[in-house]
Amino acid sequence: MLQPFTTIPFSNQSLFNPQISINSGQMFLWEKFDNSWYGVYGNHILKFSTTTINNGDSSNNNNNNNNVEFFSFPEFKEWEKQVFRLDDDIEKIIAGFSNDVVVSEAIRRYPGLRLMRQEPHQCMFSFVCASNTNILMIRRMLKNLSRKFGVKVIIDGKEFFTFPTADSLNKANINELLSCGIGYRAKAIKAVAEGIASGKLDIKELTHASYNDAKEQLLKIYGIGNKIADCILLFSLEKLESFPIDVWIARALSSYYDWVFIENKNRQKKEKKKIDDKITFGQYNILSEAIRNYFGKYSGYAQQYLFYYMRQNAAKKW
DNA sequence: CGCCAGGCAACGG
DNA sequence: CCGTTGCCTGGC
Repeated sequence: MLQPFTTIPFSNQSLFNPQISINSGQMFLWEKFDNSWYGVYGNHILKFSTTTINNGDSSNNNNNNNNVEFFSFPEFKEWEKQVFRLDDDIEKIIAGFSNDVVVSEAIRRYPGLRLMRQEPHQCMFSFVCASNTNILMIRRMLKNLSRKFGVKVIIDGKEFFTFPTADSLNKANINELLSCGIGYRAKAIKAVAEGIASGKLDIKELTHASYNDAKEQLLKIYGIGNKIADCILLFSLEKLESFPIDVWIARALSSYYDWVFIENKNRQKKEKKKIDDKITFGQYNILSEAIRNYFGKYSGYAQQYLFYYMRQNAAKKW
């Protein structure tokens, strides 16, 4: 049985709201049952539950304190610090965005949203599945892969699967991969698995490397382009300055940060690109550098708030 | 049926 | 450099 390792009061919700953080869209293998969330982190199953503690005064329903308890299997002590990046100085980071009205509004609307750290190999495989599809499909692909190549774990009577190891995916045959509904992404899964096996994708090296150096290595892998590389860098390789630009963020830039299109070179963006125009590799690099210069070393946090803001505004359901 | 969804690689100007 | 095209898959 899972034992709680940590219980924290939910009163500092404005700086840390686990549920809204999970809901940010990057956490593909998290599910909610009743008041508990369960998530796959490599070979660990993580869980947190919100509980209401009644102070005894039953006449006053408002006189309750909410707590959140964290569990894990196998034991992963204080995983919440690792996964929710609780060691980041969130107040300082937020303060750094105080001059930006859009991000400030997102922070005001969605207090407690945290950038989440993902298990690096899982993160790589997850995002190479993310090309030209939607979140529901990504979830399905990853669940299928886990069901086929992971290890079954029963927790609270519910069935979970650990995330496949790089080795198991490296050894998988192509038809097994295709049976998971990943389509042409199978080739990219293979390329990442081989990269890990060969040492070309070494987590320690990539984590230690600079943003530019690590990105250069990632871009060599078939199936990893600008956007996917930036996601991997931000969510699992400690590159907080990474600012992944997907179609949602591109819309945000087009709507609120128009100047990034102009700032550069002799880019006569008079007729600013239509909102849904795809961004070329070169344009991505230019936009990326301009916006990272603007938001600074915690650009990834700004991206996270912007992404959530755009998706909420669009009332996307995932 | 066609179109779309959190990109990418391959190829021709 | 840029723009275009095809791509697995499932939902609408």
